[in-house]
Amino acid sequence: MSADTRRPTMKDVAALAGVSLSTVSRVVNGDPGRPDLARRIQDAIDLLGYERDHTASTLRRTDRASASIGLLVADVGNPFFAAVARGVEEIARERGSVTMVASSDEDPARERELATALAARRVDGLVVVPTDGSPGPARVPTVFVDRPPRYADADTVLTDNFGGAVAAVTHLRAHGHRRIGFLGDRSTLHTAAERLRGYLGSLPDPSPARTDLSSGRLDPSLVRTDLEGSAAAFDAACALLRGDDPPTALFTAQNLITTGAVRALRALGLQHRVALVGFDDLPLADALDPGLTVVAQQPVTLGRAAARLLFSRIDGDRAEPRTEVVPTTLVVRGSGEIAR
Amino acid sequence: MSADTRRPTMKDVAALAGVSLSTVSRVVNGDPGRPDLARRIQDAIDLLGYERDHTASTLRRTDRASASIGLLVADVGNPFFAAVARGVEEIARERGSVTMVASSDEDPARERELATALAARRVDGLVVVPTDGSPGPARVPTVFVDRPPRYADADTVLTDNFGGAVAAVTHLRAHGHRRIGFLGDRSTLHTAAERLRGYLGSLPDPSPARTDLSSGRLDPSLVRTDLEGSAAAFDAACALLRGDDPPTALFTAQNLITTGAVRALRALGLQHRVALVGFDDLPLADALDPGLTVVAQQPVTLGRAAARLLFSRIDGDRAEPRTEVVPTTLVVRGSGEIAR
DNA sequence: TTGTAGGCGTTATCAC
DNA sequence: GTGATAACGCCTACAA
Repeated sequence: MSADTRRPTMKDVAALAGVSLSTVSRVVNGDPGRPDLARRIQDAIDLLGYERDHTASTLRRTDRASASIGLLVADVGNPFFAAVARGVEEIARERGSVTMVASSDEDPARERELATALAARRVDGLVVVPTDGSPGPARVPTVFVDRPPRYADADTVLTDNFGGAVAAVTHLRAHGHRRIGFLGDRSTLHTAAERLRGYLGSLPDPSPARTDLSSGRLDPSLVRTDLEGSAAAFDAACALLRGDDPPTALFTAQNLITTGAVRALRALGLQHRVALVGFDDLPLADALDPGLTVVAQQPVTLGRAAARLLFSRIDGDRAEPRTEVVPTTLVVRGSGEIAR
Repeated sequence: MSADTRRPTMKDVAALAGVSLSTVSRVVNGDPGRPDLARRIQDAIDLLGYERDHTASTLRRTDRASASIGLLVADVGNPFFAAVARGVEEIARERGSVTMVASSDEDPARERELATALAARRVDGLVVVPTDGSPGPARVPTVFVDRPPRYADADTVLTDNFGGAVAAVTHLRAHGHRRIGFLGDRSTLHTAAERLRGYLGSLPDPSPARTDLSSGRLDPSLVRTDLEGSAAAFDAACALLRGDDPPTALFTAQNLITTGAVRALRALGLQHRVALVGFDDLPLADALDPGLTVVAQQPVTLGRAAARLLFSRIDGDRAEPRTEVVPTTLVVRGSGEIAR
């Protein structure tokens, strides 16, 4: 009979307080009960350092709520998704829920596997940044964030990618630019596609970039897509700027691509001659010379909205799936205001 | 008798396969058993879409392992901690564990509360970035990361803050600097204190900043601590650089402080005259003019090491608590190589 | 109001 | 090998 440091259970508390198990359960769950008993029970709890086993409680309880949710992002290490995670966690904590975070690394197989692992832990719901080949939602309430799911009509919270791109290009046009280059990442990504759409939609009808639009082709001297990472963006930007009749302004549609373009402009000594507006904000953007004008997203807001929507579903909201759109903000710092 | 979409249980599988509950359990847990039965059970599982309830399994199993760990950081939204989280999650996933992430916001009360919440979910262990007033470890295996715990001899994984600071100052001294300013954050933070110690230790004995060292006071025209945020750092840097006999170089001991100093140097037009080395790397650091020389940390490595240590404890490692130190790297980009 | 008993979904210990 | 049975820690009718 070892005096092992077993965690105390309700049974231990009941024994010490000289009451029955169910009385302890009720008191622990907020039922006042007889004051003297409640007091004895509380004393026993303090003495033993008892803490309720939340998992066992979930198993038996009628609502079966685990007070935990899952968050599936491409990569928590990415500052953008980290900010989304922060927003989700904030709302979850308000609700007394904890958040299990997992990174899919944009791999659909891993995404499915992780969703299953989270479901097996009986999370009450899931917030998901879907990968390209995302499967349908699991058997648990799911809200998609940052990108819409591919094959399902489901709750979704998105950034206004189209509107942000329009704002960026309109801003550049207002400063006299007519030849505006576009650099974007994987065009299969919803975000990238929307930003390109916004760019194209903001150009005047007889624009070179739009010439072949009806034929599905884009002017490669102005538009470059499917750039993966900042090195690729650097090369593409250099090529664009060194070409014949180069653009007088650039719209870079993603984080790392903006970084690559900034480096390219500096490498060519053009940072004060060619205008630049990037999508998504960066630390130090204001310390550059010139300061970097960006269309800022609100990732924390994105996460909060997704979590709120999820909890409303968990609470039983049975309305039609809905999509919320979070606006962007144009942050003017210099690079976007270079006139033609 | 509603045909509700209840989750199928082992009982359902057993009934459909025409075997007993225990046989299903054994097969699900990898016992081969009789091939024909195993096959029938697998078919039933597929047909019903059965998935084992991991929480119930944990409750009953002898080792009581939940295959989940908790991660308690100051703020997941902070890119540094996000990278730590990524490292932790990576190792956890290798082990089939999920990671519950929570942000303490540097509040000891919240830290305690969250640790309790995670323990109540029966995590197998905890990785913690302790706040100032961190309590002792909970009743679950705990590894501290980034900062040591205050009142306990426990497993810890730290960045080589002292060594990194020494490297930074030595680098500046090698470029001829003798009056090197120090800007740091909350001195109650272990990281900040260590970096200051490294700075002071790298100065020659009769250095102005060390003059009053024995008396515990530091030359305020060279050393500024307890700066919270980049705005405060901006002000402090301006004050230092505008003073009599200003420093010819700066060592900024933290992320946001570096940002503030970069802005200050630019505001004063001194970015090409005063050298600067920052602690911790920043995106776009290479796109600045001059490029920003930094002592880079390895947050992902930090997280991985902490998680590995934790799992070795979970696996029963009973050796003395140990401390691991992760080295830094000096990344040379220009700002630190400005000669006096 | 309190105690008793049954069960949530699973695993472990037995007989068989 | 398989199957009945008793737990794991807790909640919740129901009876007292």
